[in-house]
Amino acid sequence: MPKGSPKVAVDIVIFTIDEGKLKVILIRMEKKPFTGKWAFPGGLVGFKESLDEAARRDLYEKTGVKNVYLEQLYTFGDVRRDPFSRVVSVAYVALVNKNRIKKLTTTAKYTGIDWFNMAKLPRLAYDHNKVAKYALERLRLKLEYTNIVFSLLPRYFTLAHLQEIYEIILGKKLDKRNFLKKINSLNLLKKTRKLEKGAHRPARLYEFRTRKPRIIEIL
Amino acid sequence: MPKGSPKVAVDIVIFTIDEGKLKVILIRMEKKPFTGKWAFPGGLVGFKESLDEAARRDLYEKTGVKNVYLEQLYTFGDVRRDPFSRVVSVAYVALVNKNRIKKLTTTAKYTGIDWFNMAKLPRLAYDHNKVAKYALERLRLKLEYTNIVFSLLPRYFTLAHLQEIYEIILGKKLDKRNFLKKINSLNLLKKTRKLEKGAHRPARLYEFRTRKPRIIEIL
DNA sequence: TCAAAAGTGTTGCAAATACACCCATGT
DNA sequence: ACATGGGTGTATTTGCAACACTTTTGA
Repeated sequence: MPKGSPKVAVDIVIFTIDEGKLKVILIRMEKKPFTGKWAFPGGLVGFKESLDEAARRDLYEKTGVKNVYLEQLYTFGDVRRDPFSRVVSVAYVALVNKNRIKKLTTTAKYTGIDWFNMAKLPRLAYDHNKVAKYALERLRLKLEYTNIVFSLLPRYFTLAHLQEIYEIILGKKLDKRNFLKKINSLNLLKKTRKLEKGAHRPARLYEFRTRKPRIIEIL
Repeated sequence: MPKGSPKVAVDIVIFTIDEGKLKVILIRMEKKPFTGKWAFPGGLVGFKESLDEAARRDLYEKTGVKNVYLEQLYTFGDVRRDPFSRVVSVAYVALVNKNRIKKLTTTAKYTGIDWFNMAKLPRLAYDHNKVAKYALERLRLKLEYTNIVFSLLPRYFTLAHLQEIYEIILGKKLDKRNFLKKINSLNLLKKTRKLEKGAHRPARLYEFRTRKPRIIEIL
């Protein structure tokens, strides 16, 4: 029977694309029994803030960015997930463009904060490896039927760049022509007149028609 | 900044099919300002029970059934969703076969409990109309790519009955032949030798190969 | 002129849809 | 015999996957 109430926290899986990898932010824990272990950033939810607000606040504190794509993932509530106190954690997924983040900062309770390659995560504190798994699954699914990928891109980008992000996240190669066909059929992009100069033939730059999250109509 | 912690509750949207309608259980609230208003059943999460356990416990208290399909839906955490105290609510969806439920019981705090037609819900307490919307969306989606419909059916059933449930939930008519083709291709059902006697040509009874939830392979 | 990435269409296959008649039974 | 729901197959369309060569530029 209920007695006392669990605490409520948020944890955020902050994805970005960097150096051709899908990366996430982790913080290093100080307190036992997770000393030295890494975990997703997060913290307790304040009495006067909604879950979304708590997540945005924490995201801002750690990365200094606002106006980020943020979505609730799942709520983890096993009794022993935190060995010290009963904490129910509402996990969020955020997508940010790496360029927008100047510096990662953390609070005194933690001894480090850094980007990690999602494909090679260490063993994390709490149940955060499970959180990671859910988050990646969700990201992959949503990539297919929403336009959220815009959050990971600068304003102007080439088709190759866009495709590369899909390939990194989905973990497989895509066919250039089929990819273009799909993207075109969704009507998300606007051709610009700009070109990206490089060592070789210049690539046309595109931008999103709109940079608000939306579900892509399936018909 | 955080001060104090929100309480944690679960709310359960308990779906069933009855009289050709999709129905849910609602309870009538006594305390102000929701006196007389209906809401989904639920309650605070105990210190020593997981979220899933809390949901199952409440489901059992209200309906007397165990071993029910139950799935976490979404966590609602707006500051003012409960005007009296700060409560974060983890919503669940449950699917039950109406026949398994003998009697609905509620605690002293509430003045009623009953089944309501999902298509004609009254204005509910809290943010429960939003919960209802999410739940229906989820149910419709999951129906398409899982076998969870078994939870709503008795052990033996006819194809017409199965199709009817899909039609009720999806809110549209399906083609009998195409429906059969789809169901067959998923290989979920076993023909039995039983027949359902009725006023006319007897219908063959089917059963599920397995009554455990599973994702239907898309390929 | 060569190297490197950009850009561009067609074909085949599989899955989804549309569609209508005969069958078995109880009355 | 007839009324009622049960049971069954084909043709078309549509979306997805496979596949290779030409173009443009900088060095």
